[in-house]
Amino acid sequence: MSNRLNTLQNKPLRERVVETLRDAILTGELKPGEALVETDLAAQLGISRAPLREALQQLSAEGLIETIAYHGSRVKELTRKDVEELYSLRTMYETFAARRIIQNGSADAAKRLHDIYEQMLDASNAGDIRLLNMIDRSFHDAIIELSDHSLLRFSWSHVSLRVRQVMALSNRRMTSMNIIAQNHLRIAEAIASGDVDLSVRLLEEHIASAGDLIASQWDKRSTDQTPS
Amino acid sequence: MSNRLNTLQNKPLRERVVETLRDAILTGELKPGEALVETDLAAQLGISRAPLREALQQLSAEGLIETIAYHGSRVKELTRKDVEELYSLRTMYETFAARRIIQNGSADAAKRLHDIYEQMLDASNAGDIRLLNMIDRSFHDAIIELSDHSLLRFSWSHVSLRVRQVMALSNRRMTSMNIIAQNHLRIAEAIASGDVDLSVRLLEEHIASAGDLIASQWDKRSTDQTPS
DNA sequence: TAAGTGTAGACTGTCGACAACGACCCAATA
DNA sequence: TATTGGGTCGTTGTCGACAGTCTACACTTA
Repeated sequence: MSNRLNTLQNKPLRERVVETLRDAILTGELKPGEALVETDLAAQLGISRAPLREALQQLSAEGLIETIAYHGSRVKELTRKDVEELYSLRTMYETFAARRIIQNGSADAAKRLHDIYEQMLDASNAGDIRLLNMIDRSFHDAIIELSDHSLLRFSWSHVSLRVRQVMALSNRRMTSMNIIAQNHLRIAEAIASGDVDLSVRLLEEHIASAGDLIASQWDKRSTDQTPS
Repeated sequence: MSNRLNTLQNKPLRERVVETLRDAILTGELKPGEALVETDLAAQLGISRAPLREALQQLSAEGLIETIAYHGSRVKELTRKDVEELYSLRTMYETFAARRIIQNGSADAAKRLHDIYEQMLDASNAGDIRLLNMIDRSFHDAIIELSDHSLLRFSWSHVSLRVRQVMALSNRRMTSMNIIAQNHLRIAEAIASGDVDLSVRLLEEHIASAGDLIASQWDKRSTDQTPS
């Protein structure tokens, strides 16, 4: 049988709740420090507390919220040190992945990264900053993916989520979109050429500079982006 | 008031269940592939399914069990590739931590590692292999701890748990206990001397060689260590 | 006033029962 | 013989109610 039909999935309530809340946190709709009261949330979502609690636990495991027994949950605070740690760990993950990609030496990997760069260029030319961000994410996801390391992928997912949160909360000033695209081209080419040291250096520069910029402005960012 | 009394903690049921099950998995009492049926487990522990389910979810987040919606949970299988991934990621974490320790350059760190080495030596001389293992764990935990990186600590805890599981399941042949202790001394000294490259190299050798040994024998290990 | 002691209220933790789901078997159908 | 449909059973998902815990604040007592 040809599978032209998408399997229509039947997700447990818990998972849909996770997605809803996660999205709210990642977009900054739910702000760091905000308390999540089970009774209220459950009522708001029109469900019972059981699946909600399970959802909260998962978010807690993902590091997005913080739960203290008998005291409830709240969206985790994001200090400047957290941001620095996040980007330093992220750098480590990506350089590690790049090393593995080069060691495994697949030509597909190089092509895949270059393809994403070209999408990036299109988005940049079209001036679509939202799309550019999405493609940027997929570029870095691809590096992890191509390293063929499932445990790394698992660990990455946590870091990656929180990076998204940081991006949503920081009122960053974008570098020129074309410069961003060019940076990724250089990284893709370095990996394609098999030059470990260069790849690592470019990644470190690329990620660390973004992280430093965000971290340096972290404490003086405006925190009232979504006036309720 | 003098606090001669230990604070008696009041853990939720869920957490005690997590500890019980985690322990069972880490010691190999619950074996990879084994199904965890909620109804049975809850009855066995004499509790309701709600806290048990929450415990299972946490174990799932820790990567110790695998849960498929509507199909239940089972202890995660540990393939040879998993072992290799585990040790490669572990190496990355520890070398990253060592770099940070050296950069931060605290003398306390050096002393702390050396102290642990001396405990190790005592255990080695006493021939207490179980104690030696515990101290070995604390040495590597200390490296992570001393790097002063809470996100790293968080990520480490997952990897560290699964490493323990691997150790429990592998019927490894111990290298001489004294050699192990000596390895750690060299690492501690390299970190103390501030030599990044040497520290990284020693750590990579130390961890990778242990990982390679276990991985190479993984498929032919005996799986009937705890005849029920 | 200050230290300690009882509330009351809001919240989280746990329970038992029921609903929903998926694997399996077996008969009916062509 | 191969496919369909329906039913059963073991299991997971969800619910509403109740028990347990913590905080805050009024209340004693000196």
